[in-house]
Amino acid sequence: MVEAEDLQSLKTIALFGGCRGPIWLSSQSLGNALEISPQTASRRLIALERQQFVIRSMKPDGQYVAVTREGELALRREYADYVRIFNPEQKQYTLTGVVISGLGEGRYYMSIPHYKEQFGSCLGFEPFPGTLNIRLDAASIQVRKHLDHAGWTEIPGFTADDRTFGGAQVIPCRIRGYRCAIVEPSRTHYPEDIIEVIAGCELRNVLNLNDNDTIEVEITHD
Amino acid sequence: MVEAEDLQSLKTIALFGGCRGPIWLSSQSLGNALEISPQTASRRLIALERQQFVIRSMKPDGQYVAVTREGELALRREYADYVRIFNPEQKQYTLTGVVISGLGEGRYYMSIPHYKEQFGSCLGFEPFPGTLNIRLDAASIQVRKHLDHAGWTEIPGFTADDRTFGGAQVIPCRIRGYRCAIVEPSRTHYPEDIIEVIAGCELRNVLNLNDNDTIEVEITHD
DNA sequence: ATTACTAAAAGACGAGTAA
DNA sequence: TTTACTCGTCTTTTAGTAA
Repeated sequence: MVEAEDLQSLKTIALFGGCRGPIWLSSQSLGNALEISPQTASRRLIALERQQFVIRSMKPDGQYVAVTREGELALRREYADYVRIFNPEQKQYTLTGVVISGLGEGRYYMSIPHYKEQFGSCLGFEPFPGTLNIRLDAASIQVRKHLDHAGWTEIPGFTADDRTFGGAQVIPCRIRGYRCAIVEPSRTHYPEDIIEVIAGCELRNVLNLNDNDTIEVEITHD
Repeated sequence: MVEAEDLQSLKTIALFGGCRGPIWLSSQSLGNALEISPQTASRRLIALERQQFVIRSMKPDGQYVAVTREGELALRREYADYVRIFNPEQKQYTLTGVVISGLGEGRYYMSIPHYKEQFGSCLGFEPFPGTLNIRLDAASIQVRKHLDHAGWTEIPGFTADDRTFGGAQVIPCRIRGYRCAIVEPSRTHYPEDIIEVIAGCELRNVLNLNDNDTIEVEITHD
């Protein structure tokens, strides 16, 4: 849980454009925006940096501050809450893209028993050992951002055989009526135009899909 | 400015459904959700009530809490901030509705010099003394809620001739390319399916509009 | 102008308690 | 069980200061 004050500060930095790149921000300017003293603003910035929500580069005449990926995630979680408050309507998002070949990574991960169990228990089907990779079109990349992290289930990482396996997040979806789910690693950066879909069967076979076929992925968000 | 903790508490209550009606909420349950002690949760609730963000009715076995209009506005302001962060104004909203006859109130207000000046200075055109009233269709009522209060400009109220004139808020828009603006009173409750549009000319004449004509209002949010 | 420390003042926290 | 008070403790704030 992120502290309320930290979130407030982070949001203000984001409003100043901190998500798009480093911005000049003095303790005083932040203090003015938040109606707090520059001393407190300074401390808030230090706290945010300690939690890795922002990175700072100090200059003699001030500092440049940028919101990190971590910080943006925290803000998106908050945003998702507000979306849930004000848009209780079952919004159905549709992502469109073309089937592409993956690097076989998905197959590897889905063959690990621990992941298989975890995904199975939270999705209600035993995942086929392999993923369908889809390259989203430009509009769908935007839509996907709106998915935020509402409805995503977190699968924690684990250690086995002297190797650490990172966490992942998953959200249920449907392709041509088939129940499946979008999976992505939690921590590492992932290209925003690619999604990986798992299902209880081999979608390529069942739906007769080939590379470059256009398909729609429906997220009912329920 | 709403305190960060108060906003956090208010948001949690809203997530529990507090915007849709009174919900049962003990200090303990709120405390659990916020990871604070029941004592502090109790104090938070008292603070929210004092600021009129919630109303409470005490029962022997707990209390029923509902978010007030005031509280919902505070949350919508916050929501609007997040929208601004993550949807950098590419979004163009379109409201659809039919032209209706107003009660002549708009004409009255737009004839008052003070309003005329205020609107003129923040919109960039001298408003024609009269408003075009539009009844929104069901979908547009929802879209309109999404406008929240981002991009609205506040026109403060004033007193003249022993009469107080309330504040208003205004957001620029376009109808068939013509620059205009949606106006509504700030404080008083206003029907959610009606909007009043002002422009630099008489839209009814210029666009040859009659009652029950369907028109589109575009908000570019810029 | 900055940042960020120290130290005193202010305020928030939660245990205990009464109703 | 509740709510909400008091009270001791601890945290946070801001003024003052140094760099």
